[in-house]
Amino acid sequence: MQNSTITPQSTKEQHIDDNTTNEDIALIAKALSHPARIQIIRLLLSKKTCIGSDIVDEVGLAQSTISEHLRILKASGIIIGEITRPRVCYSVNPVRIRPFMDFLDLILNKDAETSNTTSTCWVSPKAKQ
Amino acid sequence: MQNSTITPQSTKEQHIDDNTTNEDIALIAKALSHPARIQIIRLLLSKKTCIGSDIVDEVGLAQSTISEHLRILKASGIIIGEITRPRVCYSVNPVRIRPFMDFLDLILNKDAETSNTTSTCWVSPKAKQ
DNA sequence: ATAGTACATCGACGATAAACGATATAATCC
DNA sequence: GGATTATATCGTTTATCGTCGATGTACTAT
Repeated sequence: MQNSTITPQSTKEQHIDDNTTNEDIALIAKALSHPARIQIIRLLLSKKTCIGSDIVDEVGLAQSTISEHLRILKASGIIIGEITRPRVCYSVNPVRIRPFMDFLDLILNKDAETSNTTSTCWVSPKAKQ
Repeated sequence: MQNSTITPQSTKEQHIDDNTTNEDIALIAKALSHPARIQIIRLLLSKKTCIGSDIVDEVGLAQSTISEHLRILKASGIIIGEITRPRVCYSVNPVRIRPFMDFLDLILNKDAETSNTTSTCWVSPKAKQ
């Protein structure tokens, strides 16, 4: 079932679709918040796909620890594990990154938008008095 | 004050340099890994800048908790706090987001690159035998 | 000088995360 | 069947995170 873009602010193509919740963004960020997991992603990108035991050798942590990192990445949807017993071939799934990228784009675009306005500090009426 | 910021577009086919460490990426991600902090960033983006007490009212957590979240965001460089005693005006600093974006771009670009190749699973010579 | 405002810091606590070794599962090879 | 390989899960320990109330600091206004 597709929603049909009847959002109140209808056509404003600069405004990136902003319906991703704070929790969704934070969950993706949390999956990316460990150096070993970044290393794993970079490894997968460099080889396109890779089995777990090679990741263990490359990263140098215990097999159970790597398995846990892979589980976290898999749970977030950032990577996919294709089972070909007894191996699992992992690869990066860029789809889940998109909404996160869109959020970061908001930050960078806001920068350009702000550069020609005086950036005065907004203060609520309540706090001003 | 026309600052010469690089326009966010047109970074499609240029080769992104990859010298950011896994730790750097993970630290930025960690700063973004909590819903309250995403909410704070969105709030700052919507108002361009904002004082802390208004953030407390908006988010609905204790003042000390918000202060801690602001400290984490400030420590990561994602936001800047301009002190005008007794207030602090917070605003988003997009500069620190850039290397993080570049990393995510690697993921998305790799996707396009992979789409016309057979994504076979890479297996180390050692594991193959 | 006193009171009020805005923010930071401290200490405590429960919850979650990270790491490991040991063990379990499931397929393959001999 | 028994050994090997690849991965997942369990249990435990240690570290970090998130939250709060209480308190401290620094400026402003009366």
